[in-house]
Amino acid sequence: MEAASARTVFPRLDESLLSHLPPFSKLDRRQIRAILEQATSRRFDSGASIFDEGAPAERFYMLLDGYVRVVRITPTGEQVTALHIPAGQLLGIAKAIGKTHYPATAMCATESIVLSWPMHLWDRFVADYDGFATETYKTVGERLGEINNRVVELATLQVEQRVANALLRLINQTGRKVSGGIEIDFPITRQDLSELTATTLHTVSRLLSAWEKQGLVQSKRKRIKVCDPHALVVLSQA
Amino acid sequence: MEAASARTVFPRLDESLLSHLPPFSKLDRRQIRAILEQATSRRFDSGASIFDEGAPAERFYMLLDGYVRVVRITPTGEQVTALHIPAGQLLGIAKAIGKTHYPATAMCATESIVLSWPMHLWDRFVADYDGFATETYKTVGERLGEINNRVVELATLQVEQRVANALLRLINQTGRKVSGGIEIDFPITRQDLSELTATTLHTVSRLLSAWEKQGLVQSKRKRIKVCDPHALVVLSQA
DNA sequence: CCTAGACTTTGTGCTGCATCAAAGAACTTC
DNA sequence: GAAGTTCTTTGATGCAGCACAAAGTCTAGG
Repeated sequence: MEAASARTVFPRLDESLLSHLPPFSKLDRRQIRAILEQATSRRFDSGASIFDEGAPAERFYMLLDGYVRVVRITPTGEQVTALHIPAGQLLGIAKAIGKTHYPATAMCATESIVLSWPMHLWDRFVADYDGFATETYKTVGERLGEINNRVVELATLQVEQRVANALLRLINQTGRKVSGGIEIDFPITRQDLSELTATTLHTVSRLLSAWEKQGLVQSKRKRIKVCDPHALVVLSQA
Repeated sequence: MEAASARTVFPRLDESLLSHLPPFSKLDRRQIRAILEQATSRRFDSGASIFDEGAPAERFYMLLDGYVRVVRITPTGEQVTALHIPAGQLLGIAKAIGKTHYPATAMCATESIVLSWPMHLWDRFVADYDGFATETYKTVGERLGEINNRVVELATLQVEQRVANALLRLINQTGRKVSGGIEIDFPITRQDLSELTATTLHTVSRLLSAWEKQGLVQSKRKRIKVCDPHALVVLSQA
């Protein structure tokens, strides 16, 4: 399957890669230089997993480019998407929540570029780098909040509203303005959407077809463009 | 409503209250003494809220005795139970996840006793007390895992299985051995169970009635006793 | 002891969504 | 450009679980 290219340490990673990202934004060039020198850079193909649920958490990662889905697999083999991680965030930070093993699988939704560091550097990062701990805990808090919202959503909303919500969240996180609407900036199938909303791909397909007829969305294979976000908001709340 | 008795600082809180609890277990008597001297002790009636979703997070709490439900309220007024917190755990630790406001409401499922500290002491606790940070982050991790499991459960299991699972989790966390089974050690209504499993109280009532006929459980008003946990495990997986 | 309020049970119909099934469309590979 | 794979659409069917309704039962408080 050749999921990922070989690990390479680029001759010179530019400091600007990290300097504007929250966990590192308070650091000076020298510190960022030191962090980059300890990092390993790696590319993953779309569909490849960066780490797997249950595996020992040996490294932590920064997603430089791409888009990652955090999924859990049930005993019966179904996948449930817990979270989406956009570029610029840390992932695989098991250590931050007192875990020695990854609690879920990180799958690339697109081709992705990550930096990574061995987990034993975690404590040093926390101790040495101002703002690193604070910002990562903020990230943990946001993810907790997001998952929490998903529980509330699953518990109280109908399928149609959940799918509408999911689309809205996706265009907020990764929407790209294009002519006639906002497009989700990575390939996403009906199957993916159904795993995100706890329904079947059939139902998602029906909903999207109906919305397309009404002019709310447009979609080709793996591509969805939202033309009328406001109408979706209305749907998501009715 | 007179939700809670007046705040009181007990003349002498015993060190043994805290010394065996994970966040404090590495500390010596002198340190625990100092912590206790800064604490406020307070009793809450069953049904009272310790803090409310959206309120500024001014204090953090340790649940000494009782049982707390963490709930979120939807725009339409429904309640969804996100988490159950047993005695011996911290709660309201918004600061640990970079929040300035409580992300949910903490309701007492029974009469409860808590200690609390002003949030500005949080950073001092983290800095001064060995193991405090590590243990609280472990708690955060466990809660994240628990909520995550709820997402997976809601997404993949049928109502019957979810209710069976919820009962099993409850007797694991707070079961009390009684003659002929294990009883849930606090008053819980069908409504509560339905909020925990994202269904209606009617459905829960029917399920419990059916299970009672088969001898799996016994229940009176607000009391549920599980007689045959193994049968529930089977149900929860089928 | 009586009353009011909170909790629980049970019945009946209905509907939202899953499931089963099958074919069509788009992209990939050789 | 032919064959294979992956993704999408659409129809038909059935049932789990919700909504609505009404009555029964327990508890606390006067």
